[in-house]
Amino acid sequence: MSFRTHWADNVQESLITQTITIAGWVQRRRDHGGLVFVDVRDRTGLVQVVADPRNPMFKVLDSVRPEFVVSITGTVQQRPEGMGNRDIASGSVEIVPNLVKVLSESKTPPFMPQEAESVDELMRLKYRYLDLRRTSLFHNFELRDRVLFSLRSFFHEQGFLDVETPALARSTPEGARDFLVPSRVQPGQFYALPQSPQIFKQLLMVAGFERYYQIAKVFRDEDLRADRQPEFTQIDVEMSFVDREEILRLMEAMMKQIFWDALDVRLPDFPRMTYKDAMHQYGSDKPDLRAGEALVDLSDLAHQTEWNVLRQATYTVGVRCRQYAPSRKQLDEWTQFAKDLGSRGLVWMTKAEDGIRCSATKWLDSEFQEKISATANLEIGDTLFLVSGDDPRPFEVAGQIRLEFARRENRMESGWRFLWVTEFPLFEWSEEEQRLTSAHHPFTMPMEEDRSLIAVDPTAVRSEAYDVVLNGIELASGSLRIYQSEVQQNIFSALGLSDTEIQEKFGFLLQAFQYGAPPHGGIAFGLDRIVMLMAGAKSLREVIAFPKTARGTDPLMEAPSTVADSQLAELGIQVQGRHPEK
RNA sequence: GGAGGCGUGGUGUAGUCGGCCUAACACGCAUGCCUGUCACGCAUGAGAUCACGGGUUCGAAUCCCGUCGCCUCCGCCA
Repeated sequence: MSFRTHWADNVQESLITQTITIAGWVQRRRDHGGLVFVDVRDRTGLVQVVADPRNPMFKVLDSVRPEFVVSITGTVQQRPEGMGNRDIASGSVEIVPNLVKVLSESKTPPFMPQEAESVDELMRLKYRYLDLRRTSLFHNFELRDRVLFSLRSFFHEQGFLDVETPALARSTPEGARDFLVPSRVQPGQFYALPQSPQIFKQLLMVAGFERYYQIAKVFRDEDLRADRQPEFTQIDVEMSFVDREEILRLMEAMMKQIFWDALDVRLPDFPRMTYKDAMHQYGSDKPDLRAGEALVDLSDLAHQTEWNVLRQATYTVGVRCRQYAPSRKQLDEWTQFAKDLGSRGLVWMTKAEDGIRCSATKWLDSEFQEKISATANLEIGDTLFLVSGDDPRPFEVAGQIRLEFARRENRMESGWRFLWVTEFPLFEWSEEEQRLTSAHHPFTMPMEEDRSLIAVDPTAVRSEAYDVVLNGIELASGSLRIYQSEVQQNIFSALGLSDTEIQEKFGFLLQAFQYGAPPHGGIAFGLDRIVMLMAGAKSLREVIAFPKTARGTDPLMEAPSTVADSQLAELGIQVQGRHPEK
């Protein structure tokens, strides 16, 4: 006799009078003395088993406790009139057992899986296997599986090859902090876990693989967030002999495919926006298009006023809050919100039946207020917030106010608002290091028409880099790569790298490029983030089976941990200032 | 590195402006009763060094200092 002939959710009226076997965990026991009900849960759902004292299995069934593992053979019967349960798929029937096997007993669990949602996250991670018994959490992993299946078939059909690249690689400068792995055979030397398979996939293009993809684990030793784990999964893609349009078109097709396959959602074409427009219209390089209309640039008007604060600021940006009449207290909160973000202040303006009210009446006459109102296209009942300053602060602050307003006032639209952001800057100035750094990475192709600026005005140079944004979250980032060595040289010298440094850090790649590098480009998607958004989850922990805490620990395995001195000795490593116990 | 929130039986919380706390409630657990429940019901019971360390006080879950842990955000994450 097998452990199981049917899944819980498949126990339906069509099986009435048949003898079947189900297996799973005891979710709940309801003991009525003369009648006992047991809900058995498997990964599909619940099914009710019922027995009365005349049933030879009554005593066994009555003895089970939550989370016992059972296999139950019995007859499917219709539930009595009015006794159905609409909340479960098998709710119109139940099983009368003729064999109840307790396969495994369970201690009283620290929490019941179905109540785990309200349990402290630390507890949930420590007993992750109990947490994962929740049907709702399991559904996230089913979704993840459907997405992966869809992805692989898409790539396979499009002629992409799944190629694995090393997890033990070389530490490269730039980018995130590396996780290091000491080498035993080469004492004092270290591998680095890859932040991305970037170099390898470019080498595969030089190798003539043409179309590569990989579902790759990558590692970044930076501080964590709800949407950031130290190790996560990328859908890594690289293609040769393609231009930007072709990459964008294919990758957009891929996203549409997985939404269709995994969620039955038909996505419309993704709108495009340049980085500059994104910053000026939404104050962010990842605009959330659900949060209402764009910011309004009132700089030209602001420069005409006598009021120095506005006149001298490079930019004055407005956030339009439609049909919003904030209280005095709320206005103070908004002012504080803007200040916390680094704005020197916040001007507000509301348009009412009897005219405009404004926090800066002292400095802005009513005629000017009318002008602003007209330019911002205010209607009666609207509120406008104005932020002034020098680029890019006012846009960023206004963008944050726009988002926070939509959140606080429940104005966030629903739906999947995808967006391509293009023409990212090639370089950015690092205040910390006091030098120019690559915004994406040093192999990113500058835009043809901006190449002459590389030496004279590097931060004005735009690149062939692009992001996919969904509902204000960055899902993917990619670029065309440089394949001509003279362009690469220009970039390196703009970054202030000496020939020695270049050879030391990127020599192997540059050498490869001397043997015939095809034009190529690619992109990498954050798979976990995609699944998180598709599942409607608030944290990556909901779509990763064994995630880390915000401090990078795993409470289940208790990783990281100390290791034996002999292990360290083998590696030639001495630990400084080790915590005595832990 | 910085800011905020949280830490009280197995779980979730109340108590936190010092004494009414011999720490309350719900769920869970145990025992008993109950033949149509599905968050079953009823009764009885067990179960807490109030995160840890130090201090103030006649008296600390409660006030002060420090430490640890979890969560969120900023920095950081090409």
